[in-house]
Amino acid sequence: MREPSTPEGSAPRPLSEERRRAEVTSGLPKRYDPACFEPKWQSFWEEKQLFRAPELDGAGPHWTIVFPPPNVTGVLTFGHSLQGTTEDLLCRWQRMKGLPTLFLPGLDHAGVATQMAVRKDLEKKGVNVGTLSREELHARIEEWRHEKERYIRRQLTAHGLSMDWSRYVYTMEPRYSEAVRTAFLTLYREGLVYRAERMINWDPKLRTALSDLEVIPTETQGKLWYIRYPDTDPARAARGEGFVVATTRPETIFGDVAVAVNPKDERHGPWVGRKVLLPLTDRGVPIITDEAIDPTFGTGALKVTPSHDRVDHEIALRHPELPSKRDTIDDRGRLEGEFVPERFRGMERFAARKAIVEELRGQGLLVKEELHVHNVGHSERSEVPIEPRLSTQWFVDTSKMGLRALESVRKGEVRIIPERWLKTYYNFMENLEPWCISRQVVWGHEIPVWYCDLCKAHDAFEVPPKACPKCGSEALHQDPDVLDTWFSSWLWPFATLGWPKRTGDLARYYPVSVLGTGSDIVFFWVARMIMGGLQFLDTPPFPYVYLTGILTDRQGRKLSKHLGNSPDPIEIIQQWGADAFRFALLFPLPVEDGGAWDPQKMMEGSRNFLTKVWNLTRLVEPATSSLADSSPPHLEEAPLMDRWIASRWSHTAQEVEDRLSRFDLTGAAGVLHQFLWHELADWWAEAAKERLSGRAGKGPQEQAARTGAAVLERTLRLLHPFVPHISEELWTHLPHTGESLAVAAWPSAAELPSDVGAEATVSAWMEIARGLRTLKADAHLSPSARPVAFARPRTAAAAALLQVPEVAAVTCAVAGAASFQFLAGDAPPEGARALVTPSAEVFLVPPAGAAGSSGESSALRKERDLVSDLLSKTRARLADATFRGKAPPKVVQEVEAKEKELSERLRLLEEHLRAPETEPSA
RNA sequence: GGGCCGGUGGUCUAGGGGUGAUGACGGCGCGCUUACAACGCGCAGAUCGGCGGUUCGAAUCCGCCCCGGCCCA
Repeated sequence: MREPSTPEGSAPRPLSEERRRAEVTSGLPKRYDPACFEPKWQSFWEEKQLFRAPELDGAGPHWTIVFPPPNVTGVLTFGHSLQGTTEDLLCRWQRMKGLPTLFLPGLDHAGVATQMAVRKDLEKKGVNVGTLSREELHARIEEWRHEKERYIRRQLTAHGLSMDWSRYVYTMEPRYSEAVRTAFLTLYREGLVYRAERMINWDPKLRTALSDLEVIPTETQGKLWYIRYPDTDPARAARGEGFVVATTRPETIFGDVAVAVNPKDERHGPWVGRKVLLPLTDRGVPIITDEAIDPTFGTGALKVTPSHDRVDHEIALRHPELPSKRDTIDDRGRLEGEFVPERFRGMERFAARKAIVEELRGQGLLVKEELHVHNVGHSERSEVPIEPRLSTQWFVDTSKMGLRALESVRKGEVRIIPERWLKTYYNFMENLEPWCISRQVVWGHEIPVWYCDLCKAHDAFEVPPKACPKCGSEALHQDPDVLDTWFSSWLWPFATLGWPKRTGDLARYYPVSVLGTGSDIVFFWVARMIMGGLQFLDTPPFPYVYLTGILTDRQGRKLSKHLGNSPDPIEIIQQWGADAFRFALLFPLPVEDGGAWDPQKMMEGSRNFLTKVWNLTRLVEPATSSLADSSPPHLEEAPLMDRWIASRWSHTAQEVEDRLSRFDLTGAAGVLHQFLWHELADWWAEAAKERLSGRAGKGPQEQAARTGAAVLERTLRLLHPFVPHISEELWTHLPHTGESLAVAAWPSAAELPSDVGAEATVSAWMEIARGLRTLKADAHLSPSARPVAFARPRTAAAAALLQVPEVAAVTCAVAGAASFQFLAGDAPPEGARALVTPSAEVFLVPPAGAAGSSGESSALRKERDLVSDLLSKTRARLADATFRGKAPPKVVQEVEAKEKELSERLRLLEEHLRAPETEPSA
């Protein structure tokens, strides 16, 4: 295991000269230690520029993935690791298949979030942020950016991601800003970007507008206050008459313009049309009706506050007689304005809430107060409760673009994987709201709009105008706001390739081949990119969206920097190696709680697998040193096991290819894991060991070496996209051609022959070998005991084994027996324990006097009970006339064959149970 | 309020009409057998959330219910 080294995360450590020499002379080190070669290969790939996408002109075959740009706010999390790994896998796979491949890295300036982070950082350092000018703040953010950028790049490299750093893009660099400006201007000229006063989400702490997506509904324990709005008639009011309204936000009361009830609500019928007094004021408000009112909530009456609630605003718009605006809360969240009584002005909203409730209580207007849990929108950035507010902002009209993006997915031009996200996508796109894109912060792309101070006209410009085109005045000022970060992100698939310029890269590498990202940003990013690609290039930006899961911690919370529950990937990589980390991400291993990430458990599993790969290579490698390449031997004449493993490899290669094509990355990893460990290592290697060692002679050794090299070298090629470093390292120790596995050819299943006969024969043999192992354990023999073994074939495949010369030796090796022989019709030897498998009867004679070798064969008895049970079930089925009548003939035949096999097997089992060999032998 | 997803051995998971339910981890037993104890071999452990239906046949399809989780209001 690697020592966790420098806390900051070490840069790739060069291999010591001593170690390098040692490796060359003595083959592979005994221990799998990723620290010894991962950094070496990362530098090698970088030096040779193997991941630099070729510069090609014109459209043509290509494979492009743009990495979802991490935010410059901090360092990468496991979520980025997962994305990077899946995308790198796809890129390495396609690169090996020979496509011009571009894996493009980048960085997002992340507007509001970054400004927040830098502010916090500066405050911690004692800088008075308030005194900094816009330019000074920009400079500070740039410093921050450079620092984070360097670390993020190191993190990505440490994963072994095959990115083309020569094409790195940062969203605030000039050419990207130009793309943002162009997008804004284009939409502005088409009237798709407009300025309007709307109800928006206001963050009173950051004092900026936010889009709907940046508002996080949070379940909050609040209260519901029942407030009596007194009758306008003072006499009645004095008697306590009035109309009771329930509200969660009493502090907005001064902004009320009406009280609304549902028109169908009979309880309130008599009140409709009358006026009540607004508490704590001398103003009256009418009681109106509106369909939107839920009669079951509170008293069934809602106070209408058009400036501070979305629903209320809409109600007010439906009732033209009411004012649709009455601001009583300012941009800092304080009560202000002519409608607020003097004594409350300047109060912060929650303090005001308290004060108002107290005063209502004092005046006897507070009828009751109950606890109430509800969802309150909180700012994703500052986490304070959002204040809905009427404000003039810039919006994107998404109605037409949204429809087009919806159609594109409906038509299958863009496929979403896994498909279940389709419905979520549809649901969202069918209910699109205008997208608020202006932010009242300083960090971000400036809005290219200028206002004339003289004639008040405004317009958008490509370059800053000298004078107002309308009145000629030179007194102009630019819009002080900046654009929502996502307004630059949605251009990512093409702005990174040079758009709006018509670059060679844009022609060649657009559209992106597959967009991989976490399912949490389907709406933020994916939906908008589809809109953007269609709007600006008339082409969907990608044919596939591959959504990865979201990693969670033990409490089921999303891993994030923010919660501090996401370890730095570099720490994991230092401890376990990049390959083990990558494999763990792709091959979900058991964990404690639901979907939770337990590093120890997951990493151990994948590290153990890689150790297996390592040691298997150590077994095969020595015998292969004289081979010039990994071309397969003449397999037609090869030993059974060699033909079998070649055939299994071929199926594995096909399966991996199929699964990768379907984006079943986990499945592909599983298939490789299964093949390498449980076929190649457990069976082939165990059987071929003797030959590989040379003890069986030169010819057999070379044969085994050729097969081993051919299969293992090709398996490493299949493995490379998953675990690039170890595969590259081991590959160089085996016969191979080419300088790097990263650019070696992806193998096709046809490279090794499939052999149905060999597979059937080996399956039968495996049953025999397993049966002998079971018998050996059943007889309480120690693994080092060497009993004598026999088998009597029951099937053609098992009988074919009689013809295989090496089968006896191989069976002995695998089952740990002294000798192995087939019995034709002969009686089983005296004192033998027996078991009946579907393919053969197997017998084991314990060595004389072996400890614990006596005793009943519980295995035989258990097998008998099981088979007898199955047989009666099978017979019951066959006895059922409806089954025979209605089931397809093929199924009936299968069941009949099964009945035959089971009854024969049962007969044999019982025969052996009666036989004397199960008696304690002397 | 609307929408989506899931519930399979102790844990995590595969399988999405054909009857011995996959695998891994953990557990138990035996072993350091010259690739690998970061390992090998064997064993135990699940009426596939509940109820009802369709079918010759249901973990798999349909309906209702219960329990988790996610998203949008």
